[in-house]
Amino acid sequence: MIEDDDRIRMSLGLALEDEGYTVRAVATAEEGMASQRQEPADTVLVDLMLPGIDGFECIRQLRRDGDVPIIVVSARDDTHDVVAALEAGADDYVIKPVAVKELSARLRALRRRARPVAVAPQIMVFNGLEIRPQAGEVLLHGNQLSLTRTEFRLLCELAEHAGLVLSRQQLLERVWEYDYGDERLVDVHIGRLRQKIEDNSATPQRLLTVRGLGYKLQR
Amino acid sequence: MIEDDDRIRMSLGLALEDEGYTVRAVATAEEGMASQRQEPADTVLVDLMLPGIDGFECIRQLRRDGDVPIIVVSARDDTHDVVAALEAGADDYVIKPVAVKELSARLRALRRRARPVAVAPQIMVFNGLEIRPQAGEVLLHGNQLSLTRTEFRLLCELAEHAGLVLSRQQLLERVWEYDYGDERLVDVHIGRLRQKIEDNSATPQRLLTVRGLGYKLQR
DNA sequence: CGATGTCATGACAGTTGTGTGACAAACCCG
DNA sequence: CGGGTTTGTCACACAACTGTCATGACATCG
Repeated sequence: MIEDDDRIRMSLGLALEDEGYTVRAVATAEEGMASQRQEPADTVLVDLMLPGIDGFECIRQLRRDGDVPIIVVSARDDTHDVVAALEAGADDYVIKPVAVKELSARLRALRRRARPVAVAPQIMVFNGLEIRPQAGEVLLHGNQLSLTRTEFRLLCELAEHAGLVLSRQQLLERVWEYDYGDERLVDVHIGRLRQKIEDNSATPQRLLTVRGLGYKLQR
Repeated sequence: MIEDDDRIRMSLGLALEDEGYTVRAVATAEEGMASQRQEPADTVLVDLMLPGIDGFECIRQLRRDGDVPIIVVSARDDTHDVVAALEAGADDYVIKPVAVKELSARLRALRRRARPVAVAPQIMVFNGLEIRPQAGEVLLHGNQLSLTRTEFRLLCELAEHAGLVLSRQQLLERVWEYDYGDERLVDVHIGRLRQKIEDNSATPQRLLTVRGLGYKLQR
């Protein structure tokens, strides 16, 4: 939910949570778009009158980034606004003050229609190494490898940030979901992963150690 | 358009034609449903207060027959009606008198979302395994198999996402419609399904286990 | 050129994940 | 009702995986 009025944001958020929704609420379009990029929501509720980037522009940008369902929740009841918002890419438009039951019903109706998502990076390729997160497959020079779950998740994590160094701590958090723990554990699994994805040359070609910092997957 | 008031039907019909739509207008739910069965429209506009079968029932029946987008155009502005109509299967609800520009924009917004007509995969074939979801038939090397309902649904679910890993949780939700439950249940049914669709070789050829992630049907 | 910190790797024991057969409850269909 | 079928639960066996540790190699620096 992108809504700059604190009172409305709070009360509407709580009301929707009562209806069984999980709500993430922010006050500006900038925050909303960042949040959506970070961790996409199923549906976006957006006000039109926002400080900074306004609702219309926000809708256009959200629409450009993906096809998340968007409902405008606005106090403006002018037909021009409705038309403009829908043209910008919104899916529905309700006028404040809004009955939560109605909003909830419209959310359900919209989600019935929404495409069964289609997020997910399809395939990533790095110098002979092909990763298909969806299919749970990794191919090296076209041959399918059999990775363990941990190896697979570790590789995906590195691949998603290919070229960037990830610290052992970051990897522990993201792959193992440990907040603390022995960082050497990462080393062991990197080693095992290397045996499978490197071509037996003396020095690693793909999965590089950055001494003192962590590991990275070569682009 | 299903609308019993002659004046509104005429004027709204003409106005929409001005907007570029082709309109077929009838006065009763019975006519509307017959017309829709005869020659399906892209979108249905329906009033709630109709003689004979009322709007709610009309929506339910239209929805049962297919997933044509439905917009309610009603003079009733009570939240209960809105919720009831959306729950019955409507996609949007606008209140009379309606601005044609707004209705037109909502029509466009809805049609953006509408599924690109019946996907309905007729027949799927995977390495000697032929699945006909419509007919409820599965053939292995041309011989019809007798699957139980659960096995069939499980297979269809996997087939619809062939090549992609589905977690036990996803399968539980989609095949059993359990939100939680013992994931081992999936294993058992996968085992039973395998006995029927695999060619008795030691390792599965079609229905693969992806350790730690779930199962997938080999493309 | 040692001293020190960092990293790679093989071995191993405990844990986890998966396949399967047995069984009872639920269901279906005359 | 009553038979067969289907379904869900359970327990066990086995293989695969994980995390820990010890050892040694290697880089860096004073």
